[in-house]
Amino acid sequence: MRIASWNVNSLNVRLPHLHQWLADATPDIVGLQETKLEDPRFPDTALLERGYRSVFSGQKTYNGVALLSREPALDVQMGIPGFEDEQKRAIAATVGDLRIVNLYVVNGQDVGTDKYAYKLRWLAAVHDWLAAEIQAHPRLVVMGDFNIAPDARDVHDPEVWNEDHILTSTAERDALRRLYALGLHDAYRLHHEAGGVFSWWDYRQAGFRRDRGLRIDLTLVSDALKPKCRDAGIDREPRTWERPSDHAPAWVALDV
DNA sequence: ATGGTTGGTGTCCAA
Repeated sequence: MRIASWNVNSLNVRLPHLHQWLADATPDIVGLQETKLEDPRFPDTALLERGYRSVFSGQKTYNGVALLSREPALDVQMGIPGFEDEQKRAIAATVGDLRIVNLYVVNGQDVGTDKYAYKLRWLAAVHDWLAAEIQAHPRLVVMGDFNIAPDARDVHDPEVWNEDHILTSTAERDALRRLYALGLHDAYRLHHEAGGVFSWWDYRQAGFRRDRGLRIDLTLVSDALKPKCRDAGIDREPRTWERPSDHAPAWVALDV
């Protein structure tokens, strides 16, 4: 079973990329972020023709998340239960005997801004949700664009991306560690120790060509799934294609 | 640090 997370930065623009990548990588479950599509415009028919069912929660212009799966997605949850949020950033479903949560974590703009405060509130709500979710569903996968680089190995320049910088600040990394404390593990780090492997590169300043990136697209697996996690990685190839998303797909392989 | 690039049904905002 292969599960992947990809921030497509407009599914309208990136649908050909998604089709190509599904054909190349043949994942079983995919979480998408930044679809930027209202639900009536979601390309569920085209995806079904390629063997993927979809559930989605979108809006115009910003945000939007979806789950694609070969098997049916059941008990679908849109948004964080009990957390009022106009922004469509979370969707969860049960596929087979796995509970899958797909998140588009708030970017936060800059440390100290209103958006940063919203990011920390949002992450606190996610924590409480996942605490309940892992009790109800011990076989839990939490994937998404976390907009947090876990540690210094996950940034191209730790002097710039430091404890006071957005995406790497102490409060953001503490929020991620609180998720780990629920019994969730960064699947990539179960298999790879080295730094310098990234999932996002800024469009500006030739960020990808210079490999000036961050690893902010993560998949967390629960204690129960940890022994079944075989490998994880990031597929850089779609980032080399014409008119790419600024993110690459991050995948995990599970022996389930 | 700053500026720079991309997407959106836009002409500034978000990333």
